Amino acid sequence: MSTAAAPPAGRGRGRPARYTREDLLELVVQVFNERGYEAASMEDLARASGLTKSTFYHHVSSKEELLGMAVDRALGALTAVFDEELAPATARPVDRLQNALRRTTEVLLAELPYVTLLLRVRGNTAVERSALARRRAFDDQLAVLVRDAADAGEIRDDIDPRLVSRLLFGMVNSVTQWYRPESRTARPQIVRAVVQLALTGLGGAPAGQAAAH
Amino acid sequence: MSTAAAPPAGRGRGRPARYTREDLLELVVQVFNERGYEAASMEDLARASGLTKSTFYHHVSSKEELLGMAVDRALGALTAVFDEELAPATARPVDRLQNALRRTTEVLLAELPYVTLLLRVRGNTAVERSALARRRAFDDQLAVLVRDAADAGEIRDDIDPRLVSRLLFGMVNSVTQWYRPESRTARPQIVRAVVQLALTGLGGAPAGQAAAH
DNA sequence: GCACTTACCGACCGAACGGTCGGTAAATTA
DNA sequence: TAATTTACCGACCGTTCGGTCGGTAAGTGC
Repeated sequence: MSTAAAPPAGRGRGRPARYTREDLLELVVQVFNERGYEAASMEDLARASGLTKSTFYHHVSSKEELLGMAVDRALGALTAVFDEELAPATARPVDRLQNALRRTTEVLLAELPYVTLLLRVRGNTAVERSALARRRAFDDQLAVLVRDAADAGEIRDDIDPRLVSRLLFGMVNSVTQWYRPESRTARPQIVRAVVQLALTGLGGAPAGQAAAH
Repeated sequence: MSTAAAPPAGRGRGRPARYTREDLLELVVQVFNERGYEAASMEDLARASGLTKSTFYHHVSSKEELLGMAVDRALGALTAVFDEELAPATARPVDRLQNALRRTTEVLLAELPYVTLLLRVRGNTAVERSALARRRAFDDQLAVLVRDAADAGEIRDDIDPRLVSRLLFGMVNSVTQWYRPESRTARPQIVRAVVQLALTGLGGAPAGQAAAH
């Protein structure tokens, strides 16, 4: 998927481009995550692409556009989790919640740099505020899953569902802060750990039984 | 040069200061967290204090120094968790781990702005890299607690202890991303939720039983 | 060949950055 | 009162920022 020096896909007239926009975005997001969005200068981004700043501007229109493209990709991948079946209404709420935990973790790992950048957005510009709003809507959808499972008596009800949602998906999101693709920790192992810790915590599961207390 | 550098707390001569350094730091850290450290200009920080930029520089020496003071405070409060007894060696490892979860969450809430800033440090400067190193050492101490509990057979052993540590304390740290002091969610409620979710997950505890699987 | 399109670059711009400096006003001590 | 110390400020400095511009080289289609 992530080939560094891809052949320039030679259609079109004029001189062939060194990178596609997607390749460029991947390089750029990496620099954003290493240095931080604000701290990364357009000079840094251009140099990471092997271009001069002015040539770089020939391919992209602004720094903020790059941020927008990156967070759009992250948000698109995340919200797609809800567009999937996600076990529509047939499954028990607790199963839908478990699926959401698993799928969001998988998406986070698959789109790691983009999700990482999204989770660091502060809200200084219009693009960032829009991303924050979309992210909040996504979080709200997740919270509904938790509340449904609590209302159905399928998970513990002694903690505010909103609080449960924030903590569990906060745990999921925290993966961006340490996971590196070249790490030895395999992705399925991480996904399994997240789901198991979320369901049964440190104690582990005795069997498939969700106590309603 | 005649006197020995009038101590800041020591009521010197001259015009009385509007703020103590601690007050100033609190305001500054708030702006750092709102705008992001890199995006916050010294002009912003000064204005938040009701001072001009040049006057502001009369009280602090540099932007980086402010960051250093803030992360020092966060790291000091966090590492103090280990300097406390933390149920020294008398308690079972799982109890020490539970205490660490509870205490780190409490410290995070008590020193919220400083810990928030610490958790966002990237490593662009010497001060930031030093903070990252100290934070890593702290995380390593937490990981040891998890490993000890796993070795003692007091928590599940089907997940890599290091992974468990990252996920659980990632959950703790995620509180910085949504908690606001004026929120209606009381701090003890959050602390309890963190500990309970960590111990027993969504299923909840039937009784005092730490299954060894 | 030529026209056209595109990739590329050096030089540059105004604005904002972190930080400095010379000087003034106010409070304290003597 | 005078001396001293500190808080405070307007003006400024060198650098870097995001972004622009005019022009050139290299491919493609005719």
